Amino acid sequence: MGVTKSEIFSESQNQIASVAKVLGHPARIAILQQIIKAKSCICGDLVTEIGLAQPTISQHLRELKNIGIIKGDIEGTRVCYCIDEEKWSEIRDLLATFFQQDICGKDCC
Amino acid sequence: MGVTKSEIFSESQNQIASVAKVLGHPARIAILQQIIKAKSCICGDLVTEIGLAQPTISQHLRELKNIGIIKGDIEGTRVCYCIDEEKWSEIRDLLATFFQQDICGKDCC
DNA sequence: AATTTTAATTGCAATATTACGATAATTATA
DNA sequence: TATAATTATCGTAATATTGCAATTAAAATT
Repeated sequence: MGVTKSEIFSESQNQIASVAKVLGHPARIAILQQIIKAKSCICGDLVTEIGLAQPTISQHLRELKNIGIIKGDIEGTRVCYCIDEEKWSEIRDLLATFFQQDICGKDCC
Repeated sequence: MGVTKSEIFSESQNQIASVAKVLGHPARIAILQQIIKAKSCICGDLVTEIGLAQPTISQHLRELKNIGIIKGDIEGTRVCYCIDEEKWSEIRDLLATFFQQDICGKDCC
């Protein structure tokens, strides 16, 4: 069917999954790294740096914006994208907490 | 097209993305949590607990096995799934390292 | 050996994702 | 105001993902 049955999972499970899903594409990882590396984070620069078409980059930027990990500031005809530090930390902690689960001795096989 | 242009990204970017992609579905998060919570990690139990059809669970288990985060031990007609502690830590560290990047002052917008 | 139990695989339908050309929208500049 | 520059949106093609019924595979039990 292609449609995820979100309703049978907990809010927390859906939240972790939806964040991970957005991180689950190399272009979006590359965009985040480029935004962090460069002080400038103009959409056009990302297009040049990453090597995907402008509409494709724009689409990935929108998905990153949807989970709030980046924000965009309109500067004339350009848009400056940057990390939302608060959300970045929130997502980092969300994943860290997931992985902090005690798995010792669960290696039963 | 639906096909990711992996060749234009670094190995590290592809690695992070492919791990995140597998974590990017609530059923797979639920499966991991259930395996950790229960000592028993029989496929059939996961079907009952999670409420998706057996082939669907089996498919998600295969994806989790593909990145090595779980392993399956055949016990007669049953299969006992469990966390691969080493790979679990490896993936935890991979994501933690990604999020450790210094973003201070990058909040330029 | 036949049956039962359990999980993997196959095949398929529905939907989602990825990528990009064309176009629209918006602001700056000539 | 017309043009240029930049980014978002629309439309579409190709591929991927999700989910399940039906079937197969393999081991245990009768």
